[in-house]
Order: sequence, then structure tokens, then C-alpha cells
Amino acid sequence: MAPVLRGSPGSNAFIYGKTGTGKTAVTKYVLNKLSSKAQKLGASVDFCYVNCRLAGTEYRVLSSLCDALDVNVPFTGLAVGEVFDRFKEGLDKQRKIFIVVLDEIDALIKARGDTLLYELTRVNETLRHGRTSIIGISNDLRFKEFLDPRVLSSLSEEEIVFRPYDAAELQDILWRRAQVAFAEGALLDSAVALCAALAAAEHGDARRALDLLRVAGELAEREGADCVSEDNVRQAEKRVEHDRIVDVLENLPVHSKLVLCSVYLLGKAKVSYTITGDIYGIYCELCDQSGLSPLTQRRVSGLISELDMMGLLNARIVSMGRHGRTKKIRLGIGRSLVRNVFTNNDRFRGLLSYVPNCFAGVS
DNA sequence: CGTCCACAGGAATGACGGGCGG
DNA sequence: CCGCCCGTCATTCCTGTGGACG
Repeated sequence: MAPVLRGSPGSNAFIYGKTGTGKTAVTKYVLNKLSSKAQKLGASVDFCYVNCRLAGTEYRVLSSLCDALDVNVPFTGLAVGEVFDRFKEGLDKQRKIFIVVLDEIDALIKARGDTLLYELTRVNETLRHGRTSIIGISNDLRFKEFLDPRVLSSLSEEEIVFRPYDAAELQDILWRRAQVAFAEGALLDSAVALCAALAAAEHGDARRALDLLRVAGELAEREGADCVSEDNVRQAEKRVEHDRIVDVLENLPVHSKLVLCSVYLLGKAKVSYTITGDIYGIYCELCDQSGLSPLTQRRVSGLISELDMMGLLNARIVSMGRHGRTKKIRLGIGRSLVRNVFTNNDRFRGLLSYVPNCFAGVS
């Protein structure tokens, strides 16, 4: 990025790496350094960091970029093209080199296609004074396949791959943080080693390793132990996972919950597997029970796919010859987990013991 | 070896709540 | 207040398809 300090635009760059390998942290760190250096040298540089997954749409990404340039844009109401024009205009007026960081860019491209990226890579051609360079950050290594070759070639002038941390590196990271957070001797070597090993097995996710250590520390503190043990780490692992699932489960839209509940009920009836059609039948009954109008099968099929991707369901396409092609579906999480969450929900408590019509009379 | 089931999943379209500038 | 556009969720209509069965 150094050329920007001399007033010429830097290369576009592409950064790959799995979650928790430090892509975002490093990028932000470098940009901070760069901007303070630029200030000292009086270089006209500005940057904007956008998380595309959080922003979610082209419109919101563009409006973040405009914000960074102090260009006034309403957060809805304008055509995307209009926002883009204002962005270009602002860029040209300010005669700046503008560094655009698009984090989790794969999420945006998968959902929306690469039009925005294409426009952004071409923006320099139409600017007279300003210049942009783009830094794309992606979790998905195979993400390139989704890109238009023109975008790809201009975007990957520089490529950086952040490989996953191995267990030794994770231990190193953990110890450094532990020095600040834990009292001397409050941490067993083996506990730290286990945190590192668990996170390394996942995919070298440092954030996860730190989470585990933090929760293990809290657990140890609560039980009044004088040091964090391996046992605490194992409890922490369960705890972290458990909390994550409960959180997703509780925040599911109501129809997704009904679908999940249908799968739960079918499981209760010792059916060996369930298929889309069965689930849809029971789902309709549950809608009836709770006074909601059911969605179409097409939509429910989509909901099942979403739940599958979240890991709450396991769905796999099978062909049963004469009996058609469908999905075999079962719960992807513990039944007790579903039961617990729904028992705490007024609307669903009753449904857990509902007996679907097709089971009536069957023991 | 063709048929046909029971869906998968893409595309187009619409309803809806929200916000905009004029 | 109007006409317009936004994003989200859903519906409608559609074509595609693996493999047991006849």
C-alpha cells in the first residue's frame, strides 16, 4: 500500500483465509498505520472498511462508502445507480486516493452477484482526480469461481493467503493474552494446550481459542477453583457450542421454528427418516394449531435448506425411484436442546406434545 | 429401456413496510 | 401528501432429475 503515500494508487489486493486467522485484524492494523503516516506526510488518503455480510446489500455497502467520504446519502430511498454516481462525484471532488476494504466479500457476491465489484474496479476509468484501490477479504478459498474474469484479474493484482494457525502458534497467542487476563499460575499448561488443540482441529481459529479460554476461566472462577483445568476447557467447549445454538434457535422466524418442530415431532414417532412431504404435512397441522396460515411447500423447502445450512437440520437429497426424488431430513442438533428452547416459548410449549393426525391411533 | 414419482430449486412477480425528495 | 424506490419475504409457475418399477 506504500505507493499511496506518494500520491499514486496502490494495487488492488485480495486476502483469503479462514475465520480467526487474522485477516481483518491485520488489515485494520495496516490501514491505521497507513493513515497516521499519511497524515504526517500530508498525503491525501482515506479509507473505508465495510463488512459486506453485515451491510448485506449493494446499497448499504455503497452508502457506507459515501459516509466515509462525507457524501450525504439517505439510508434508503435512492436508486443504487444514483448512490453510485454520488460516490463517484464525491471521490472526484475530494481528489483523494480512496482505499475500499470489503470484508467478507464472498457473502455479498454469493447473494448479489459481482456487479458492484465490477463497477468498483472500473471506477478509476471515469475519475479525473480521485483514485480508488480495493482490498477484498474472503473467508472462502474457492470464492474466485464466482467472479467474472475481468473482475478477478483486476482484483487479484496482489494476493495474500492467511493460512490457519497451528496448535503451537495458537498456544503462543493464548499465553500472550493470558499474561494480561489471568493471575500468575491460574492457568495450567495443559489447559492452554487443550484450547489450542481444539481450535486448531476446528480450522486454526484464534478467536475460537480465545473464546474457549475466556469461558473456561469464567467456569473455573464460578466453581471457586484456584486454576483453570483441562476439565474447565472441555466444559467451555460444550458451553460455547450450546449457547451458540440456543441463540440461533431462539431468534429463528416463527415458520422456521414450526418446521423444526415438525421434524422434532416426526423424530419422536420413531420414524427412521423424514422427507419433505411428511414435514410439510405436519407443518400445516401445526400452523392450524397455532392459527397461522401455512406457507407454500416451495417456501418450506427453502426454509429446510436454510436450516440445513445453519446446521440445525441435516438434509440430503435422495432418489427413491418410483417414489420420487426428495430430501431425507433429520435434526442436526440434540433433541433435548430443541425441547428446552421450545418449552421456554409460550407459543410452542403446547406443540411439543401435539399428536399429528397421521399418528393418531398408532402407538 | 422408457416412465413417472415427488420433489429440488431457478425465475419472475407481487405484497408490504419503510424512507426519500419535491 | 404523492410517486417512487428500497429490501424482504412469499407465491406462482416452471423445468429438471435419479433411479425403482413395469
